[in-house]
Amino acid sequence: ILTVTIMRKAVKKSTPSRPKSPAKSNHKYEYTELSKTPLSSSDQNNHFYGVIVDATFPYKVKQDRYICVLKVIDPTLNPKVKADQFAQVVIYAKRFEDLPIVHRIGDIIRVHRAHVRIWQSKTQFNVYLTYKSSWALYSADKYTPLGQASTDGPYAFSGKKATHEKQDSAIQNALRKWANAFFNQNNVINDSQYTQLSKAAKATKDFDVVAKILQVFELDEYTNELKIRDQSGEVYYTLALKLKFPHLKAGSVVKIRSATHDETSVNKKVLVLQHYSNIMTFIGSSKLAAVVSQKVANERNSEKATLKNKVSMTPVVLTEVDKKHNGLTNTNLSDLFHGDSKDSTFRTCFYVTKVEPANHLEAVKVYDKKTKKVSSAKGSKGGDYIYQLQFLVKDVSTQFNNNVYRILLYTHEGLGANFFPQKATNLHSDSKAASKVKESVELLTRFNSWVDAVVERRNGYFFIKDTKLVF
DNA sequence: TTTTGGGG
Repeated sequence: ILTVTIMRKAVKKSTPSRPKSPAKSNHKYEYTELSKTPLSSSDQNNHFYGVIVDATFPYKVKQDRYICVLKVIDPTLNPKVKADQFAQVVIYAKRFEDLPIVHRIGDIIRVHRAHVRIWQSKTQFNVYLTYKSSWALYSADKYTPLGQASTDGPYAFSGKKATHEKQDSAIQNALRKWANAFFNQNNVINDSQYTQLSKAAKATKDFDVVAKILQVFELDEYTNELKIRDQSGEVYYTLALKLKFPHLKAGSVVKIRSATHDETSVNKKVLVLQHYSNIMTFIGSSKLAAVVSQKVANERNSEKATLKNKVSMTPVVLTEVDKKHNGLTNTNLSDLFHGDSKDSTFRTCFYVTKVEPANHLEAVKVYDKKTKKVSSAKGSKGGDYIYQLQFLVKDVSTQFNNNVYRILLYTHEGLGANFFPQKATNLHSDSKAASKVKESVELLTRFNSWVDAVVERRNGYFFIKDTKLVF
């Protein structure tokens, strides 16, 4: 490592003193448009900017060799100029962490000192990070894929630092503008480039998918299970490691690069991903993402089928949170109860081990707004009916400790008033309503039943809000 | 003064 650092320093130090030709521009880097890259094999010093339309996850090909393969376009080389046009970028590195992780389609990559050639009748850039090449990723959106406000600089880059000349700002602004207009006016990813989920089971090799994430379920400490659906209407599930794909949220539209149908899964349809598979969101201006997002609604047939069985063999999320909380990431119970966050609103997912009070007829109480007193509805003659229940809950972050965690459904101030399908009423006198509440409580405490909820912290307690049961 | 993979 020390040797590499010294060598890098030596290279950088020598650069400014290199004599410049007065005939050339005073930029250090001359960026070439993708369609104008000189293709003489001797040209091994190409600098370019491109808008990313596809990327593998960085992956290992052999001992000491990792690669990442991208497809890029620009105003001179794109599917609108000519069908199926892009340049391929193959980046080679000795270490996984030297390669770019592309979470989003539409973002911008800058590459210095790439080798270029034609491969399968397309321009191919070879980027050797072990030699002199470098890359930098720039956001084409207001926020980076991980939700931070975008700045002038790159949000990721190879090496110790990324250069920034005056011209970089101008090039990036122009390309950002072009990318947003292009994604807004074109699908960019054509129908022929991905497979409808309804045809996934019949595919003979790996395929790509464009779909909406309906649900992100935390399977364990490391793994999320995504529930996805596309315009064909088919629902699939797939495992996505949290560490690889920290940017995924319910409601997002994604492109999955390289998936296969799982022949071994019988309870539900599952996609299998490989180490090189990637799950990418789209920049906000994307027309394709907007259309898919709007056209694909939630669907719960597989959950309904699971709940009809005596025992749920797979986890079923029983609830839906208001879509205004789509951007709210999950906080596990351990962080919720033991963490030091100063926030007041959280999203959390848990299973219910017990509901208190145990007598479901006492789930609804009478609330006196003036005195703020709560009393049993038994024998009462009207008044304000409210739910007042405590859920004893657990999740994967807390299942091995002995603590009991309580999440409250107290609707006296309106929070959680729509949680149960049954409106709060006197359960002692309304047997129909009582049996509906009993049914809901049984569903909540059933094995493999989960609650995805938004909770608000008040005086150290967590109250459910903006969440409703959908079964 | 580097690479041999790329839909893996």
